[in-house]
Amino acid sequence: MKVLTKNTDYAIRALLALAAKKGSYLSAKCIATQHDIPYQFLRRILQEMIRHDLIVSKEGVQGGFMMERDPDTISLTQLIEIFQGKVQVSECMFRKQICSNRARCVLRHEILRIEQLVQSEFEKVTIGKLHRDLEAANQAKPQSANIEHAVLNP
Amino acid sequence: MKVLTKNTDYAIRALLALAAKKGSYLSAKCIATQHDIPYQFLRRILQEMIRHDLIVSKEGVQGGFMMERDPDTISLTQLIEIFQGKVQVSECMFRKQICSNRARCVLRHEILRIEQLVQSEFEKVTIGKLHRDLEAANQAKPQSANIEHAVLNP
DNA sequence: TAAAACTGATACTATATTAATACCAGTTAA
DNA sequence: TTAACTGGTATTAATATAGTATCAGTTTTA
Repeated sequence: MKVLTKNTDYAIRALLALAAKKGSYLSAKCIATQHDIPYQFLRRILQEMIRHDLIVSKEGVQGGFMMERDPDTISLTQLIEIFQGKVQVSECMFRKQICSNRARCVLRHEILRIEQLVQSEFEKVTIGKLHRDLEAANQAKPQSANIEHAVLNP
Repeated sequence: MKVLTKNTDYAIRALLALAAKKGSYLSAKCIATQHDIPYQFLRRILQEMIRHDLIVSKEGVQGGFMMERDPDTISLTQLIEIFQGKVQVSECMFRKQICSNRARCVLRHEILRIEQLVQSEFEKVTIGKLHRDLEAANQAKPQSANIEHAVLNP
């Protein structure tokens, strides 16, 4: 059971890259190269994020993508919803004709509870938080930090 | 993002049916018909559960499947793991060559935390619990309860 | 003792989702 | 005006999920 698919994964990486260079434009090519993400795949992901107003872009030479929003307003919940659809359990266990009142489905009830718990946890994990954690990790271990730093802030 | 796939879903339904008839054998055909599960698909699921010692079987006429274990010892965590694989987040965000020490991956760290939370919640949801909840629901609403009862205990 | 009702095991097909690629049109800076 | 970009979209490949089919063997029962 995979929690994050590739596109969500790549989206997070790209956003972290943009958060690290906040205020300036980073090209898709640059992000793809630095983070080892398939270029065309990344471009579609970036466009999807533009459609959802997570980032902005500038066309032409010296163009690229930029993060305008406060990174703390971008959560994993949002990203998962965009790239993997709303978290859903399964159809009602006891089929419509038997259990027409879905609320009574016992399993559904249990899972909805867990679902909400997960949602609220993912909600807390924002790009801003991840970015700060990453910075902190880099501070802590300087030598490999340099490598990470070089990659994230090329 | 689907939490439960069909086979996990069907497995749960089958186990609830077996829990309701604990101590006697129920044939795959019977379970399939009553719960609207594709017969051959269900058979594979039942066999998988035998391999994992969740249920036992008896061959031949009057044979079928039976639950020997305490239904409270069968959790959603187990079922999900059997049919959907271990819950895993994604590969390390920052690739092996960059972040050789996986523990330092910030996202991974966050997600592992959530992962454990989810695991422990799913762990609490056992077939025994679902079965009791179902019984209780049937008590509460007798008329549709009859239908459900008829299906679960044909 | 043979037929019917079962499971064991496995090979196969269909469908959906995920992942990745390719291409063309348009924009902008140097 | 050309090179470095994004916008948009069509296409293919790979993988996971869902469902079907078949044959062999076991057990009850008539």
